[in-house]
Amino acid sequence: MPELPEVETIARGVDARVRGDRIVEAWFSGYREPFKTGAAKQAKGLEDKVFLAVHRTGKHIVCELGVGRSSAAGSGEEPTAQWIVHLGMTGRLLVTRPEAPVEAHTHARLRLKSGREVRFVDPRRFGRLEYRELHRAKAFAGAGLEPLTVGEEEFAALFRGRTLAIKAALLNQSLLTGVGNIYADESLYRAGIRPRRAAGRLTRAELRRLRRSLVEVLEHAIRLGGSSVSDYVDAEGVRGFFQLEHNVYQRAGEACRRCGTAIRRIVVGGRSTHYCPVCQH
DNA sequence: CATTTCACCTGGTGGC
DNA sequence: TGCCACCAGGTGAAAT
Repeated sequence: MPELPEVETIARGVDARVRGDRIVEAWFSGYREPFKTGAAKQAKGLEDKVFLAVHRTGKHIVCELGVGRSSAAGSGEEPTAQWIVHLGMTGRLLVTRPEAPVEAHTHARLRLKSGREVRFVDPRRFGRLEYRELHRAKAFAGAGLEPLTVGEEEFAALFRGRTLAIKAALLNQSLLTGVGNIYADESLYRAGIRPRRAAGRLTRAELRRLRRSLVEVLEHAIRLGGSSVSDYVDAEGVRGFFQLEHNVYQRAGEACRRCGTAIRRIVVGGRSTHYCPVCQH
């Protein structure tokens, strides 16, 4: 489901609701070992930990956990563990009242001292949960570079010599982390670049435009709370509004907002791809 | 190695 | 109403 702006929105929402709160009890469905860390081990590790902070890395939500001994919980305490949540296509991380009805496909429930509950719901089960003890493992870091902070030079270097389509390159999480299908299409439209162009053949000017467009599109989407085409709901249960401003994504056959030409849908790297044949070259 | 394809899942939609 | 094909914001393993 969610790409960088949605994950950022969710992480901020969850952070605001759970920071300083203590996990009293953790429950996991046992549908398989869905998680990078086994359910029993994960539950055991999470219980009695305090949420120090929740933030985003790429498309991952990273919860920093500690023992909570500081007088003011969450103020400067060093995390001893991390709970890492990837939402896959349909995952949601909700903070609810405990009496809220438990939805189908709820795979994790963390009961908090405040009485609230954190729930992970994921019908398609593409999501992943991981628990890390920081004295045993390194802190989580995405494989690729963060699109919001990558420099012009580093950005250009990612694509040098590559023959694959620029759209496929944008989706490769080991190059850039956080870009998914919506924002790849939207940023290529904004930059005026066709999705099938070979990544290594883009000119310096095009690479400059692409990086700038990507940052602008992502930041604008974050301001609007992300996109909700079908089932994205943020931590507060409020839907994002960026989908109202999509220029090409899921607009096949509709008029380009700039030139009026019908938006085309093609498949690139196995993913549905949308572009304007006149505005993009 | 780089690149492409496909399996992993459930649910919604639209055609017949 | 039912059945079926196709689609979906992601990834990682297998094939090429």
